Amino acid sequence: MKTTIKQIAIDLFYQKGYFATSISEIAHGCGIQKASIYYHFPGKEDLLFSIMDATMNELLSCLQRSQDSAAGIEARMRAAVRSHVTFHLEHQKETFIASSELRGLSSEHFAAVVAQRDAYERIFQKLIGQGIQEKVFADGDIKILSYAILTLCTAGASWFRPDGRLCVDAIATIYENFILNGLQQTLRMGPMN
Amino acid sequence: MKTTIKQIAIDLFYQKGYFATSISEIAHGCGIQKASIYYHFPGKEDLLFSIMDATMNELLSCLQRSQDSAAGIEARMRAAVRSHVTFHLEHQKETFIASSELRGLSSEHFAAVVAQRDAYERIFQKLIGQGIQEKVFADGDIKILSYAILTLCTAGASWFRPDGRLCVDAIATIYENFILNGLQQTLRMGPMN
DNA sequence: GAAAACCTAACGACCGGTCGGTAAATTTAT
DNA sequence: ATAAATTTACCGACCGGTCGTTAGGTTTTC
Repeated sequence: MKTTIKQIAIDLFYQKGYFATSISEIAHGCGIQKASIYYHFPGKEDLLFSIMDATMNELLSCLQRSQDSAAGIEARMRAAVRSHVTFHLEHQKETFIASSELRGLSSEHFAAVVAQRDAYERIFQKLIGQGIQEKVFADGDIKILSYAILTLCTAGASWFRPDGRLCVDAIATIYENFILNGLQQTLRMGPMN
Repeated sequence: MKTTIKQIAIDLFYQKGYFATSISEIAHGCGIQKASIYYHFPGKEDLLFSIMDATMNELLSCLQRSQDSAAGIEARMRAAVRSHVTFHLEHQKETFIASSELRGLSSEHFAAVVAQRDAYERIFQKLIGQGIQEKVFADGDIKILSYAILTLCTAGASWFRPDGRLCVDAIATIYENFILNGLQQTLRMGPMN
């Protein structure tokens, strides 16, 4: 039942937003009374945090796994971007909640999720920095570029429709090429390779 | 006072979110009683719509103005991106609200704002399509690319700090180059120009 | 003196959360 | 093996508080 509550909450938080979703709505979706929710979760905010925390953990471990099988900075960045895009599209609801409902968290839980997010961002920033150092990527502001890359894909989760025209893989490919080209801008000026 | 209410509401909606902001908080920020808000606005939702509607109108006219002084598809796209980024950073609060609080609108107002957003998107899609046709941009999915470009800059409004390390113009330049390089991907494969 | 701007006071609805209680399942003791 | 004790999972009723909104009276402005 605990997992059912979590799933229903994900659906409703995604659909209506955290503040606009009431405990009784979640309970109704589970077929139980709202008091019963409090047997499984201490409160509404803990339910939200539980969703976010699990999502961020999965997101991070997914990224780390993607780096295992990639050699070279370009391949690693491509793998990272593809992992990021794919995860966000395949876990659309959870990642949307995780990126848009931070305000619903208590300050302690907020800090915890932000710490996870920062650790995630740092991996990308390290890749960008290394790519610039190796002259594979054009020189540029690492933080701004990392924000650009990450928000680009995060935002993808807000318009993506699973039954839409393009599948996850196709979108991942488009984004992968778009971003890699954005990063490798010096190559435009150089000779053919 | 009507403009004061609007400005305070923008500040609070940006800071705490629409649902988490109460009418009495807005009134308190204005130095009046909450009942007095209803002399100026029919209700809370109308206040939100009023903010969004004005923002979308300004955003659109700003984009149109940017196109007047640009000749050629690349220059037009650069001008469009720069207009988009600049507006979002200079009207950070309003654009953040306009892109994140759509769920707070009634269905009629929702449709109105979405229509404005769609008209705005269509301008970018037309530019991309024309650029592809003229072989200035690489072939690609127009809708996906337009979403990528727009959300990229929209998301910029969520992390930008006016007193931060980089000024609006610097960020606009980074984004402009990043996006244009992402679009012109075929040039990578070609000879020097 | 009239219209505009604002006030006090209150309403009904709903919210997150708590309470005492209960039926069924599980564990423990004999 | 079986009776007692405990835990699990849930319910219905309710509480204090807040919300958006309204009615009606009062002050300010021109």
